[in-house]
Amino acid sequence: MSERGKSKMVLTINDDFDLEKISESGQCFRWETEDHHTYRILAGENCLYVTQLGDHGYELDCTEEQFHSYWQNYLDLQENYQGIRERIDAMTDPFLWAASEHKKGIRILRQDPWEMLITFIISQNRNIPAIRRSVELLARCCGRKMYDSKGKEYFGFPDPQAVAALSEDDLASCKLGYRCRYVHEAAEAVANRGFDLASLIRADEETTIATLTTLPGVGTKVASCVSLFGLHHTDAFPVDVWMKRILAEYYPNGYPFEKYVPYNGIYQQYMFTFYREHRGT
DNA sequence: AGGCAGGCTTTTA
DNA sequence: TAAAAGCCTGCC
Repeated sequence: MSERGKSKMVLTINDDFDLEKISESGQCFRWETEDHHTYRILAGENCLYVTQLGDHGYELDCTEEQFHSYWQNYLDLQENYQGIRERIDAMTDPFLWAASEHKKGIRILRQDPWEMLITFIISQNRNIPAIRRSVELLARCCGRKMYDSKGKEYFGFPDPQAVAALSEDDLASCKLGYRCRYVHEAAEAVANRGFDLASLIRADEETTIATLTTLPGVGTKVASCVSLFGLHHTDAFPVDVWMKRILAEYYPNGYPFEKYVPYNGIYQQYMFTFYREHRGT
């Protein structure tokens, strides 16, 4: 996928799939668009252009082989999101139902756990434009320079060794502020101390959060985001200031977590993005 | 023990 | 100037 190619393929997606909603859901920070019609997606060291052709048709600038070996999984196209939505009962849970109707099309991308760990450490106390900027600066600082199918350059997300090798000044230049130390320590742990992110893919949720929060700068919220977006634990349930408001406002007697196993994280995405669009900044 | 105030870099609105 | 998909430290 690194070489310049002119491969294109057309794909039909009949399940829930909305590029704009996914892009704006706050789980990915390296999607770019100018017209909400064509998106350039960066993931790890890979790049994909996706263009919406019609209601269900999409053009992708990759080969069938690349699609089946990487992008199909990244976009979580094997999962049936319509079926997951239909488990929500409009009568007993009108807020979640409304959220899922408005945000139909969101999917939980299968992103790289290392990339999510660094991205969500960076995310704390920052808004989305600032997160995007710092991630891009980090990639430019120590990621590999690549060229997409249009000949336009991009920088792959750096591996743990590359980040661990950065000086304090290099990290500071990425505008990470007090998070510099957290990013450095996480890179050291993964690159040089055997911190095994991949083993967490099959770990239970309690173990996952407990293990991730041993890293400095990783609290329950950031760990939950890594679990949901990087390890694809669809029951991980990140609770930030917005989710706290939702829980207080719509679920004063408690949230029915058990009822929604194993899709709590997916439902959280519907509620979070819905509430922010209608009530937030 | 567990809860809470204050500080932290920088950007954004 | 406050708020931003928070976390850590110190204090009670």
